[in-house]
Amino acid sequence: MKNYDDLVAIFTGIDNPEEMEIFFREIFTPKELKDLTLRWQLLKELHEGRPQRKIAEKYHISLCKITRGSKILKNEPSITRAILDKYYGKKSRR
Amino acid sequence: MKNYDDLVAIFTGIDNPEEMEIFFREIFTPKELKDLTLRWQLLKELHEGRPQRKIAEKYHISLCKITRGSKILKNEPSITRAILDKYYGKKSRR
DNA sequence: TTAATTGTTTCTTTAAAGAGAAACAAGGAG
DNA sequence: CTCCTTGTTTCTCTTTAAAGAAACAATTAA
Repeated sequence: MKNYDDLVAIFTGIDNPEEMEIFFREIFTPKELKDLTLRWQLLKELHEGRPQRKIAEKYHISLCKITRGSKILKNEPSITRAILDKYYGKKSRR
Repeated sequence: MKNYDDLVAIFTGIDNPEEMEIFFREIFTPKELKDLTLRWQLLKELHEGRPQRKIAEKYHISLCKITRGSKILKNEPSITRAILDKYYGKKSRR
């Protein structure tokens, strides 16, 4: 789809963090940004090997939401896992 | 916030469209991707000067959703408007 | 200045997302 | 093997978001 491809290209083309940050606040709703940052936090903790139930009670969210995240990391290949490895250190798979 | 800044940095750091596309599908829900592409379409049409009511009936969405979009383009400075100008041609302001 | 068009905001109703609880599955430790 | 921890899925119920309609404001053209 054209719009989707355009968006991907636009995000790819922005190489300045300040610009990206403004674009984030313009193009995403406050709720989406909140969801997205929480999701990233979950992915980080899953990546570190923390049990899903611990994460669920820590953030008061339901387990089913976390299972979704864990599937991302099990994708083969998972770009997200590669990024987590790169930014926060490689972790052993489980 | 650290997670948010990290995310901005990560999106900024990806310079390959294929990688970005995979990351999109991993990190966003299907609904968010659908919402995002529709939002981009609306912004494009607003940018072209199409009346909000025309857009609303075309996509069967409510006007309040569009007004939000129009505010983005009225921001000063608006990164989104700059991007639309760059990608789809500069339009006169209204 | 008046009428028509367009933009913005608010309200109510409908639809969808998420929490909470619980059941079931899978793996590991004793 | 049995128990315990953890992961996954399903269900119901509550909360939240979006549509639809309508009112009001702003702008433009005659």
